[in-house]
Amino acid sequence: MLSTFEVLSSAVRRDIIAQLRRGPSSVSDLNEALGISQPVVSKHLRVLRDTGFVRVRPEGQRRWYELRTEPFREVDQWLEPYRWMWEDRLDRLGRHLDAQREENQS
Amino acid sequence: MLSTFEVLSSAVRRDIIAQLRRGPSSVSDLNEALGISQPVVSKHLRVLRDTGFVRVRPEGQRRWYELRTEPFREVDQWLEPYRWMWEDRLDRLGRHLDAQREENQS
DNA sequence: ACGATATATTTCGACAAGGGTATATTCGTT
DNA sequence: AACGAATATACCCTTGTCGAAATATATCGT
Repeated sequence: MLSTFEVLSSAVRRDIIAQLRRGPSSVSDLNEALGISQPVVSKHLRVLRDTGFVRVRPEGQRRWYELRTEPFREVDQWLEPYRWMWEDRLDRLGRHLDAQREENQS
Repeated sequence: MLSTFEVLSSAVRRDIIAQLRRGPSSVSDLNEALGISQPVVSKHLRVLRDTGFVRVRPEGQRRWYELRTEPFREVDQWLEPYRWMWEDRLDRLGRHLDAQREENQS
């Protein structure tokens, strides 16, 4: 099972994700919109599904894939302790210093 | 040259980055703090340097590595068009719908 | 200049990811 | 039941990454 960042390390998968931002798509939709062969699309969607990036809703012979939010939240949370470095908000800096203190105590 | 997400896909590199969050470190610092062999540390730092995650400041025989902000901003910007999905702020949703309209026009 | 310490690079082998092609499965239609 | 469309999986091959070990480079102290 790949980690969240491993999933995002593939440009093809990021393209699929970006396309799904426009709304749910079937495999053939993605195949045509992105010019990626059907088996490759299916394989990547399998990875995206296993890692929680998408969920699938079968409707007849079509399978509609749509984005889920958890992995994005995860990236956002990972980013959190680094934000003080470039966001010049005083409260961020303050919270960072507090967190620093906590870490150094343990 | 690896892309930003490819760099972050390595758990070892994320560990190095997290350690550098505490402040600048030398190779041997990272070697001891993380239990990673010296050549491996150097090699990952090379990658992190080539991709803008860190910069190096030589001081005698030591080389101090410290974080740079650009790649983090990049991740933050990549995340931006997905934020409306889980952040329930009305302005985010509004801006998202505006952006949607723009995209569909082109 | 020499030895020691700190860091960088090279080489190698193991391993896994990615895509192409072929094939299997599933479901609707007739 | 048979066929066709949509999707999933299996297999193969190529390629790139990772870490280990060995070696090279740089800088300081003497």
